[in-house]
Amino acid sequence: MPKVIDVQQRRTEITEAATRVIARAGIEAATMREVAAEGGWTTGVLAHYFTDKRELLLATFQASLAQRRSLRPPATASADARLRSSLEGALPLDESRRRHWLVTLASCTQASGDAELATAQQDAYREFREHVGRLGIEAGLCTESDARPTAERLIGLADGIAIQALFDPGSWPAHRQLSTLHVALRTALGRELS
Amino acid sequence: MPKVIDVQQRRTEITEAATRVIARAGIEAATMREVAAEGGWTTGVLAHYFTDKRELLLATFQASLAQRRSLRPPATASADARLRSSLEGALPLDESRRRHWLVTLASCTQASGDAELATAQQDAYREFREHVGRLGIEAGLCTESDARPTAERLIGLADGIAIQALFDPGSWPAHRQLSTLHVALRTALGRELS
Amino acid sequence: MPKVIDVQQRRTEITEAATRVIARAGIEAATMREVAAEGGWTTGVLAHYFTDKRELLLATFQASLAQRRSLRPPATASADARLRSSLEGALPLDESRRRHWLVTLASCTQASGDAELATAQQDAYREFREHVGRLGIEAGLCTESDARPTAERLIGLADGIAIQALFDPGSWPAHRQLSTLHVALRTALGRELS
Amino acid sequence: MPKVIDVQQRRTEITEAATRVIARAGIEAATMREVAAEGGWTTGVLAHYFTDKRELLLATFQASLAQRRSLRPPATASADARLRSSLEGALPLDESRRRHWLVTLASCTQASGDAELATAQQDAYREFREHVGRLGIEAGLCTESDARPTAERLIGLADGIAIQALFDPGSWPAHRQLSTLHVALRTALGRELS
DNA sequence: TATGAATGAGCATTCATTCAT
DNA sequence: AATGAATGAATGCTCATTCAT
Repeated sequence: MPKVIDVQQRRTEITEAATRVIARAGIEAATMREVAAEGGWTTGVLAHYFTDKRELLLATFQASLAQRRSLRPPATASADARLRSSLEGALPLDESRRRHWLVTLASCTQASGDAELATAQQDAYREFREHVGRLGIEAGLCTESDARPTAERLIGLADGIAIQALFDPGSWPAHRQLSTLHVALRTALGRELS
Repeated sequence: MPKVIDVQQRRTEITEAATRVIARAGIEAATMREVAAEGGWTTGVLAHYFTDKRELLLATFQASLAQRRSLRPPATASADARLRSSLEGALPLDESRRRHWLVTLASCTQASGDAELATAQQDAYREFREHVGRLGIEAGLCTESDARPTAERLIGLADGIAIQALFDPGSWPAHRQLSTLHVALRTALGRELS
Repeated sequence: MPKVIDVQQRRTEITEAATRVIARAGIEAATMREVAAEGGWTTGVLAHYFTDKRELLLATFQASLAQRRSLRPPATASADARLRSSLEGALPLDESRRRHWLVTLASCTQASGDAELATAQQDAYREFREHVGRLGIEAGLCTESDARPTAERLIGLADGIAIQALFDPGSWPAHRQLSTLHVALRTALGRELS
Repeated sequence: MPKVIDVQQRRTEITEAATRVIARAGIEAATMREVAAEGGWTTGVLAHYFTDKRELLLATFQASLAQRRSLRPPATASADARLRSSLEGALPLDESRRRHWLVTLASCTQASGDAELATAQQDAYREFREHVGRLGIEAGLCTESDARPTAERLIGLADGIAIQALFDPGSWPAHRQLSTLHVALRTALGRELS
């Protein structure tokens, strides 16, 4: 019997290597050779876990899109806390989140010519919008009927800061991103998010 | 007598062709061949106007960054009008602006590994921030001392909408982008931008 | 108690799978993967029965060369019948024989650069030539001294039809191959092969 | 203005290099790199003249198929002479003709899985058959109505010798091929081909 | 200025083969 | 005996770039 390998975990290791390469040197540098070297594998290994480069990149993009939804606080926290945490999670506060944001931006350009990727991206965005909308209702910020525009406004506040932080990292250390978000939220909501 | 060619105009035609290719099929598809074909030239032509591919891409990225500042109303308009116009100009309201946004996102990922591009990008962002700050002062929204956070807040409102519109174009026709921006501005500023 | 496997039978199954692949898609398609897939094995299985690809192909070529001699009637039949049967057996009358002919043609090109294969091929041909010569003597068509040119002439008649049938199968259904061979034999021998 | 190249001649040079490689080491050895090296070119050159490997191989196969018809005597010669010359041209009498025969055999196996090649091969065969049929009529060997079976018989005599010569070159120097063909023709036709 | 032939490195991918299990 | 993960050297092909014309 051959060695037993956790296929899903290995796939994750590979997409994380790809994420590091893309964030470090751009999409063009994300060759099969470079991704393999980043993880210390030979190129043949990648072929075991992804049928081709397109599938590897798609999985990498989806992993980065999913990242935004993965650092949520437990459902036992208050609605306010969970909402604030979700929005803060959308900021490039550390190297890991910055990397996933950069990959997400790369995927956005790529999606223009790739219908499957475009759909995956749109679905991820809409799911996040609905998640924020539900938290908005729980937090008493809106009702079912105006959940969507409220979610769009809140996501816009976070994304607007995120983009600026990505364009000019020197001007946007983590604490400025957070304090700017908090001010914007207070202004937009008329109250503090506890 | 040799043919007289407007070098700068030809360079612009080429970067526009590159912009169309990148927006249509992603950075990886932006090969010298493909850009030349997009404009109906042979690849050799590009060599006359750009020393290599890197210079061509850099010029293309800078052209897209500059686009954001290029559609401003005349200085004779009111400060309110000029401010609103600058922020609206940052939205992907039509195909051209959408293309330049996609190129800008691509350049953002690329900039991680290219110091020259990173500097160009950061400079373009800071210049835009200062421009918006000055308009904010003129419009009476802030003073010299809080011009920067005000500009950041205003730019964040526009960019936050722009990003969502790029991720899910189906949800964000031009009129929704504009009305969402106007609502956000009114809330943030406490008054209408006339 | 380990599983008992008839090694020779398994080797034959494998070369038959290789024969089907080569006849279906050409020598280039006859990869270890493809041959294994054709027989429903994993590639590792092939390694147990052939040390490498070259040995597998050599065995496949030899099996096809041997096929020509394998469908002979019992020694109890008349010399005429056995001779006719040997020559008819050299025609691509059915899918199996057509496959082995195609593999044989492939091996012929391959043999140019492979001395071992060239020798095996030449030996198979000479053995067949001697076999046909002996039958010619038995059938009273020649004597020991002119057995070789007689065998060459008879084999030439069959091979000349076979090649045309392989090049243009649509023009050469089995019954045309047989009737053409019979006419040619009658003309060449001056009598019917009963 | 760039260097002017005779495209058709260069294509021919390339297919001839491919022919030498295939005849020397088999179809599998006919890689783009090897063909380029055979002709002293870089691999990139091949890309200028053939869109891909398949097109190069198809052109090579067709060139070999055409070779059989290319060494005909002038129309001023007698019908007998032209017929004999056409049939002799189908024998692997020298290295060049031997190479083209080996390529033709390789193409035959390849044609099983390539409809376009199969058609080209069949067309070449049928054209040759009609050519030989017409010469047979001119030579008074047959009439319009039995031209085809006559041509098939004559081609079969030549191909039957050719195949044996390809399988066992040591037994078949040029003069034996020719004398065997002449004997077979005399027997089949009942007279000498002058 | 413009062409397109040529270069040769680099790409994604497939291959035969090895080997621990 | 059989598996399938891993290797690393091909493969076909595309690329940016150069250069004689």
